[in-house]
Amino acid sequence: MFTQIKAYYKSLVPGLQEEGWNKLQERFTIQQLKKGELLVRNGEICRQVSFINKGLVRLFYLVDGKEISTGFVAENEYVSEYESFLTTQPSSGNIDALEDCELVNLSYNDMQAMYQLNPVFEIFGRKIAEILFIMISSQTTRLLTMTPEERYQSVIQNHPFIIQRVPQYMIASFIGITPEHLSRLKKRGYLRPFEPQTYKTHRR
Amino acid sequence: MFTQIKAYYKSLVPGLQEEGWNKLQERFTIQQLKKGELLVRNGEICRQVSFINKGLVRLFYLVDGKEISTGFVAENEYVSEYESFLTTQPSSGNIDALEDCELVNLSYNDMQAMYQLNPVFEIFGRKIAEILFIMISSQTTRLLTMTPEERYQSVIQNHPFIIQRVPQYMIASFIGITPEHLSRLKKRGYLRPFEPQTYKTHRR
DNA sequence: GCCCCTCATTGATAAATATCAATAAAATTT
DNA sequence: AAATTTTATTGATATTTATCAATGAGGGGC
Repeated sequence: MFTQIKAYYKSLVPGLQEEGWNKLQERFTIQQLKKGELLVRNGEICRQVSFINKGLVRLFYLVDGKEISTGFVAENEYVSEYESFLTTQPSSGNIDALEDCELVNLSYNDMQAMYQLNPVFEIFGRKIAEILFIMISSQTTRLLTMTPEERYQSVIQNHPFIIQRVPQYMIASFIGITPEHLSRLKKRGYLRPFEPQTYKTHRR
Repeated sequence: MFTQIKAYYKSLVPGLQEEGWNKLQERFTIQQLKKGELLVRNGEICRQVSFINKGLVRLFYLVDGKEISTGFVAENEYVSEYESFLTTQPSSGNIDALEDCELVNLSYNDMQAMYQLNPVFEIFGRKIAEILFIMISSQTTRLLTMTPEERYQSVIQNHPFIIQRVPQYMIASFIGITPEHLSRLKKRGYLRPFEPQTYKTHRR
């Protein structure tokens, strides 16, 4: 149940001791989220970070009644409406499940308690913030420095799982264009279509 | 010389002890940066974070020979090509000085050493990463959910110093449009021009 | 004062992108 | 398999934004 998240923590801090891990583990709670359900609703404070054991979620905003997707997170990553979580202010965005999910939640209060208990957990908080920073920062850079075509290519190269598992109209808003326009860009042929990798068994 | 940065650290971690502060302070180095000079050059690894005592810097990318500004940082904030700093990989962006600057630098190695010395410094690393995350994250949200007009208004409201101290053509690329277009948007009048605040002396 | 130099504006035009409406295709449910 | 829902494509058109070229305005140094 916690094997994936344990591996994740160990990869962040190889020196994590069993005792510390056990203390942490006690505070985890498992949450099942059905496809279509909301994990975070705009206006509410996001009070946990969620490690995704299984499934796929989406971060999005509601603007003029339209959904604008700003991120996708799948297995073995942390997701949160992190700004709301950090500031304990109401979230302006939403998170919903694009697939049935199993989440390992850690609440804000428990996280603070862990910081108090042992400063080694500060390392996790720092590393998670750093990882999230790098992700979001490259997203901003893409939006400012690339054309929509290039941004789509970049999604194909850097996050192929998105192409495979997320509807195209959500990807369109993620790269900052309309679904119709993305459809036409693909048709133009400047964008080679995504080809699922076929791995041949390696024999000798 | 370190009064501003000390206040900054204290605001992040009120419980910082004098002894810890002194250890940290020993590792700071002061750097003067003249207007126009580069703090970080694309292709080089960014090896420090810089607290700005005085002045104003800009983060930007070179794309097709054109500069695209992605951020502006002024006094009493930290600046770094943070992705490069964290990953010790060559930076794809640049940082230059828009005004003469005085910086308080802390190198990557010294920062790691401080983490080792006392885990309390992990808190700074975490908080700085969190602050940077919130900044960049709201920038991404703006780019995806707002029109250029709204983004400009948002800059006026949230970062008025940018309007006052940064050339308009740099702001244009920051909000994702051309200088000509920004000029026209302002002319259209949908955007009230920025009015510097006039504070009347308060008498009784 | 005048001269640079940088920056901002304006005009004409082209290109990119959005919108709206319809249809087609794909996936899911019954 | 049929029906229903969701998602993707296509066409016609409008809007937004970029590009290129020229002009204008302002500030700092001499």
